[in-house]
Amino acid sequence: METVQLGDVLGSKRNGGEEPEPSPMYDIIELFFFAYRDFVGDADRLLENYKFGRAHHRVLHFVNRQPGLKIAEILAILQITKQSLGRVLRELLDTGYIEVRPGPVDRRQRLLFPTAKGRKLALDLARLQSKRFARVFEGLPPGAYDQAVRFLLEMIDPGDRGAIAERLRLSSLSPERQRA
Amino acid sequence: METVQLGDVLGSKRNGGEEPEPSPMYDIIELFFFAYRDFVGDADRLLENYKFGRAHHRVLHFVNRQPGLKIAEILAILQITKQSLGRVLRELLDTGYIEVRPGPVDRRQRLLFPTAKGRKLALDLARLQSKRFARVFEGLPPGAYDQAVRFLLEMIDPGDRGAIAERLRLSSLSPERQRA
DNA sequence: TGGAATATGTCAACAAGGCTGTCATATTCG
DNA sequence: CGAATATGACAGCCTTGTTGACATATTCCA
Repeated sequence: METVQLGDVLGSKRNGGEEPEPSPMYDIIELFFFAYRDFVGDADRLLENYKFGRAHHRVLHFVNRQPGLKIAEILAILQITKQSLGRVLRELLDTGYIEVRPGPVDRRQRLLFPTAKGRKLALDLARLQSKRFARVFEGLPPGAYDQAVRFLLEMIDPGDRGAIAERLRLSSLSPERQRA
Repeated sequence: METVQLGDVLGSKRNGGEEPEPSPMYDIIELFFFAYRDFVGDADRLLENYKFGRAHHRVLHFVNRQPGLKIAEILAILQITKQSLGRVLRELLDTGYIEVRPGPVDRRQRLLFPTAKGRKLALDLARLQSKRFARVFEGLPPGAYDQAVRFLLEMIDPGDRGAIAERLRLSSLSPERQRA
């Protein structure tokens, strides 16, 4: 007669000797959804005053972080098409938050720089989001920040993880070295 | 003479005896962005096969998690308008992933239930996202899961946090009790 | 030097998923 | 019975993503 195993829940079929499907991790799935929603909500509210959206924020953020970014580079970071970028970038250029200079070596390239105005807005946005994180880690034990960084890094697709860790100079936190 | 303090970087102005602005936490800001992008990317790819988008996913997910959810309740959870919900809900109804029954006590209400087909798709999606989390915590020390849950919970606006923790029966993980 | 490749811009059309505003219907409540 | 409530539906708009096609300037290579 069939015995139902302890881990065999949620309709996971008996699959010939393989491991039973573990139950979905509903808790952390939903927490991640709500946490991200509130995280971006902070910036959204500030951006309303400027009639900018999230797309503008993302472009301004990365240009501010890496002045001189090339079009191709920001397209790769944001994983959007040049047409999508074009619209928001034009608005950021027209309103004077970002400016363009031709590449010094390859003049086909257009390098993106934040203006003073752009740097200020980017900083205001980053500070706002930092406030949430600061409040979060005040409410958590010491070490929680490093643990969160490692958790988030692990959440990123392995293919992109190296490049992002490098951009952020987080290589010392790579999980291989961390687990020791 | 003025001495520049160690934390006084990034042009934070000296503001008459107040605390200096701490530097923005760029690392974790960007990691959160990339982590969420890859997290939802998993489900996005699966949903393409069904010609559904993220909005359908969210509705199906919460209806599956709380069968009998009322329209007003899912609007509150998702924080969208009934018009926005209407479109995707209609498609989920028409294609037979969700069904509606009148409220047993108040017949104006329409209670939402997943069909068998809906439960299967919701489960497939949740499993896919759980796989990412499972891989993440395999790469991290024991305890990382609980720490991540606490971190994400703290990221949520305090007003919503209680309700969400309760829905997830996470009250035992509330930070007050945790820090002991 | 001239043609191919590259970096970027632009125009058009479309789709998803938000929004507001307005009005209709059924039901419940006082 | 009339007001309040729960919901649906229509219309139109916005942001931000997409594809496809074509233009321009510049660089690279044979």
